[in-house]
Amino acid sequence: MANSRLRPVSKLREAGATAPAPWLDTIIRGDCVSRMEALPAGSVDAIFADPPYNLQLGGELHRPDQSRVDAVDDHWDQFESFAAYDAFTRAWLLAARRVLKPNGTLWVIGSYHNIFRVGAVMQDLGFWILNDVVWRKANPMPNFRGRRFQNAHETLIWASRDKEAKGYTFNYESMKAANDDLQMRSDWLFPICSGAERLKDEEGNKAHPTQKPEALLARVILSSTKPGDVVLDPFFGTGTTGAVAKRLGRHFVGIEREAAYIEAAEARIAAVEPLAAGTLAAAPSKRSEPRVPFASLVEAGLVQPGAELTDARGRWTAEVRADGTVAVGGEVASIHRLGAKVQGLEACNGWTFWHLRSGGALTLIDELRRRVREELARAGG
Amino acid sequence: MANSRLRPVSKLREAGATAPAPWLDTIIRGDCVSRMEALPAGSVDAIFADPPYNLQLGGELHRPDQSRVDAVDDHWDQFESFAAYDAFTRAWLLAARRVLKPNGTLWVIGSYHNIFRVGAVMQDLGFWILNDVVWRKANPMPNFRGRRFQNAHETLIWASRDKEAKGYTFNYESMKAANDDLQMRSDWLFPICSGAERLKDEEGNKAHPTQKPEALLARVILSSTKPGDVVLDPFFGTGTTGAVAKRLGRHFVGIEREAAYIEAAEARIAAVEPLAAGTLAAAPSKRSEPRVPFASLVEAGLVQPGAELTDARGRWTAEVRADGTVAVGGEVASIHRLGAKVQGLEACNGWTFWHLRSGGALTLIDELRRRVREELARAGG
DNA sequence: GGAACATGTGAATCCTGGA
DNA sequence: CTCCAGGATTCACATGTTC
Repeated sequence: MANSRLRPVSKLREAGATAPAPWLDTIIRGDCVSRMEALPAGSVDAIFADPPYNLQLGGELHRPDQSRVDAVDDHWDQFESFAAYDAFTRAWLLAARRVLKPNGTLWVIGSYHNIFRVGAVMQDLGFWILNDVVWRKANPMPNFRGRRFQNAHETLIWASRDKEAKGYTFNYESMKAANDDLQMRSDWLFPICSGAERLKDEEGNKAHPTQKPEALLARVILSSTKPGDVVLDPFFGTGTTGAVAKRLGRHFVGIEREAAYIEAAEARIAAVEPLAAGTLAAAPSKRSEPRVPFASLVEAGLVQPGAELTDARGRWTAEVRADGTVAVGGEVASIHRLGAKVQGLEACNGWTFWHLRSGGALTLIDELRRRVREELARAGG
Repeated sequence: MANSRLRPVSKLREAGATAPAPWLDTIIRGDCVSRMEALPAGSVDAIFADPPYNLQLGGELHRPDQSRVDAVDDHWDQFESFAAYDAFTRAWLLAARRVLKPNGTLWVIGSYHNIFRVGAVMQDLGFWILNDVVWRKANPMPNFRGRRFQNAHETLIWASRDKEAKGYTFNYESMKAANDDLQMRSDWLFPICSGAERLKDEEGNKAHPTQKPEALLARVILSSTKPGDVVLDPFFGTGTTGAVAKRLGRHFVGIEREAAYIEAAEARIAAVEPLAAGTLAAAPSKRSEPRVPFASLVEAGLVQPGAELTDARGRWTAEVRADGTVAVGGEVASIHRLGAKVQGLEACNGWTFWHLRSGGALTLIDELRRRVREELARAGG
């Protein structure tokens, strides 16, 4: 069955964990609102949503009750359709918010036809925008009439569930390391999905009108999820989110109404080979390294009580005490507080400020901390 | 008086036309809603609006060197709630719509804090969005805490008064000519306003916290207005819109509440020399080689996660990871850091150090980057 | 005089774990 | 929950100072 065929990353779960939910790594057929409502609350780590862009393009739009909104173009009905689109947006965003973990994040992609309405509703519902991100298309369709600028980008909104949610995943170091050691910006350049990547039906026509490039999804998933996380896509289409999630060692859940899209997505995802687990973990960050109190350096004998610490230029000197505090004049405090104090600053990272004089050379105490951490890693694994 | 001093382009009006309105090329002091309501309906060709962004900043923010970021905490950017901001937005957009000519267009600039709400209200009021345009900042402020993507762009919305308005001005040919004979795209690259262009007060502090670059306004005005047109700015600030409009042979009308901003704007605009009528062509757009993250090579499939990179002599080998970092032994870092590490150097250009082994041959990854750039080159700077 | 170095700054919704 | 404190975090320019 599709379920077992499409569950490639379940082996990533820890031994002894409970059985994975049956909906993991599957495509659920139906309306995304009711289907999300049927999932457990707080059960997914991230959501990527590519909702219908709007009715003005003649695309289909359904109200939450599944009735179809008629295409309209006069003024009153235009308001009607905006209101209907807002109601639809509100309904799926509410359901998405419920199924998201407290520290989960939501991505939505759209164009100027719909993204402003989506963003406003997101804010109204309590989502907290972290970034808006621009997908700059390397090869956008030209504007044929010459009456506007070439529409060369789409907009993504990245948001946490609440303003207060500070524990969301952002793989800052991965993004920075991959970008020539510069912070990843909010404007991303990718080609549109074409060529061999673009799914075709039997007649050679594109299987889905708005298939997104896998590179875009890869950036999204690599930046804001961890291996083994669950990524939900309520507008699954032909399954780009699922294919990329599987390749990157994440679980996926897809919701889609159209049987033809589901069929194409299942075949596509089944053909995806997950990457080896070793190539997947996010780049290490200092934040995730174990805490080492300065006292540990004293206890380990790397720094003797009574030793002198100085800053790089030797402008200030502090004396190390047996309990891991340091002293300047009568002042006794932590390496951080005292570093701030002598410089007249609010804060200071003592690890990267103070040096130990040994012989003629200065050794940054952060280097000594690194050695302690190496010892700890050898001992504890 | 300021009125006559600031009316430099009145000579552009056709011979035999009635006397120019007294508010042309002046700055009107007061609240923009009531002041726009006092202007004749259908009297301006274009509106550029840079409304308060409603930033909702929390506490203070410090750079890694502990210096304090000078935040926009002005009273005019404070709103009670999203509802209050929406009411404000609705009020000024309604007044703007009334004063706009039937074929006039409106530009609004904002960030993710406010632009979604503004765009939704614009659609609700009947404005018809022609494009959203992204101002990519060449030198944006970094994200200092490493918790989000660098916020490197702002968004502009360009809209006609009605869906039915087909006669709006869009200088397609001059935009195309300014862009190496390619259609002007919806993503524009400009530096932020700094250096000599940035207005300072007597003490040398910035005169306005959010002064926009003249190059941005020039692109806006050159693309969507004709010489002699009237450009209204309801949030005039220190008058960038007025200065650029005057220089480009357009009339302006500014509305501003703060006397200090008006004073600075009047002096600034008085010093502007209008360009000769024949020279009002669009400035060429800047182009530069796009930065290609190493991750893009992985995302593009040119380098597979798990692939091995070696230096030219095959002395060291590194494994490519899915997020665009590379690993040697337990060490995970960027191509540059790891290249430096294995050689025992301070720094290393990973692009010209690492090679991909494919078959028996070695390919420098810089060559792969060149291929990606060729693909992306059509995108422009 | 010019190169090298030091300092300042920009629309910013910018930390986290333990007691 | 709050409070407290450890300690992690920046890019492109412009301007000023030193050698």
